[in-house]
Amino acid sequence: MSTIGEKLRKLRKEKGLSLDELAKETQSSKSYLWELEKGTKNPSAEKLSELAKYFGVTLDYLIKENENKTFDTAQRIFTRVNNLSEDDQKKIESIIETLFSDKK
Amino acid sequence: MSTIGEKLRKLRKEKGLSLDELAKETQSSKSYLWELEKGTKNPSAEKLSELAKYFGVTLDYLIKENENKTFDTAQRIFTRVNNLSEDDQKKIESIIETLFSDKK
DNA sequence: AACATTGTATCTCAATAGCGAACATATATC
DNA sequence: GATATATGTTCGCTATTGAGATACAATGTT
Repeated sequence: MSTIGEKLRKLRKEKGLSLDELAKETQSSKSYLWELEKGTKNPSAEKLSELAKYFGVTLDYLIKENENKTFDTAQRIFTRVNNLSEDDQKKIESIIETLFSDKK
Repeated sequence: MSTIGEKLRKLRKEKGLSLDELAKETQSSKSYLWELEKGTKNPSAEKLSELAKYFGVTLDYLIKENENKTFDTAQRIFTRVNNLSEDDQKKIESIIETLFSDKK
């Protein structure tokens, strides 16, 4: 049970960043980031996307208010794969099938 | 090469809905949905999330303005990987990093 | 104790998100 | 083919986003 703000704060703390530092990294302002963490603002998909990208998490993970799923390996892979070309994605898919065809 | 707006329109058409109907389903107004499809507005994460949820797609899929990748591959990979052991997942992750470390 | 860094809080302000309602066009029904 | 009716398009309005400035409280550093 964690909000967007709580997740953002957690992610920021994990990286050991101050609000100022994160602001510079994500083209946001410190005051705005603080308000996001406090939960008093309703971010645009674009702004939230910049943060998600910077932290290496999915937008869907950030936006889900209820489940406090830890960001696991599968999700990191998803984010990573999702940034690759369709061709590269298909390569990965076939590698996975080759390697783990027995586990299904 | 499709924008958020193009994706939204495609999804709506696939469901055979009018702007009015979709507006009711997703707590938006039809004029606003129209503007989203036209690409002249910058939706909040919340509004876009309602649409993604209704259409059964991920927010990340909608927000990526990139190439014409269907996203299906990444989704399939995620589902597949998610069913593997943590150890296997980590193996895949490191394979991906090794293969595609040059790609951003 | 003085200083630097960070977090908390509030205010101003331009830009625009999101809505309602009017207007336009397509499609159906007679 | 005239006229309803559903659907699409445009526009003005208000509330809110998000940046920037500023102030002050904690907290640490020297």
